[in-house]
Amino acid sequence: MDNAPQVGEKLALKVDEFLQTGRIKEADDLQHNERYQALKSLMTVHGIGHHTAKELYALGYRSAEDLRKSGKWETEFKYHDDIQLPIPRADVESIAAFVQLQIDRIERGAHICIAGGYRRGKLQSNDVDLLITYPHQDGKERKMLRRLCHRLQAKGLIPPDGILSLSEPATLRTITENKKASSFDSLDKALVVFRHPANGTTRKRDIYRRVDLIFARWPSFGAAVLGWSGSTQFERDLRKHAEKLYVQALSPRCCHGVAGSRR
DNA sequence: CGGCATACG
DNA sequence: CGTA
DNA sequence: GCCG
Repeated sequence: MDNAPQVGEKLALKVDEFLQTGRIKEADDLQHNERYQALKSLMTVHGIGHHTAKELYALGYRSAEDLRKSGKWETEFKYHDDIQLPIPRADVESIAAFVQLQIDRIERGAHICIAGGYRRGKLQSNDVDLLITYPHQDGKERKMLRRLCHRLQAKGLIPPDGILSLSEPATLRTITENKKASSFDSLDKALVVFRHPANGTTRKRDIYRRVDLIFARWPSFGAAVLGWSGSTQFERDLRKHAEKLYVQALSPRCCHGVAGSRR
């Protein structure tokens, strides 16, 4: 029997191994690898990716704790421990409700979709991805991101240093400012630290959570939800597939009758 | 043997 | 380069 | 590592 697409000889052997033993030794070995564990720990710090992690490892750092002890990266550790805590689904929903309430106080009628790992069914999430739109009211989402962030800060739901990044309102930018005129991200997004208030019973204290706030125009909302729900690999596959269809559509035999074409 | 997803700060 |  |  032929291998499935993308599965060559080497991967087929791994599949066999898994079916035989229920494990994959190379993967297990990696999990126990000292350097791998160190890099993984270092990368839990916001702002440290694989590149910086490797540099820090070369300098002798073996964990996020090593970095904390060094005294540098002080701001990054302010919320670090809280942010590592997995978020139960009920808490994700609670956070979404808090945000919904505050949006309503600015401009009613918004619809929120909880995307990310939550939407993929994960029982616990690393962060909360909230896709927000105004159904059938294209344009009403404009300028909402900054207003929401400012309001959440004023209410103490985002600490003063809790806005990690805030994209320019995509809807207000012109395509000439972008390298690629035809494809630019139409989403306004803010990556924030959210202070999730304790409810007195299940949570004893306020916990800081990573929340992504993304506003989309209504016409793009479906695509936005899809884009923020997929795993990294799914997004790659989706885009690779789209590119393939696009190139194929441009081929001479296929592109007759397309608007703008001449024959 | 080149390319591997893409956009933004 | 890091983040999503 | 896999594809074209």
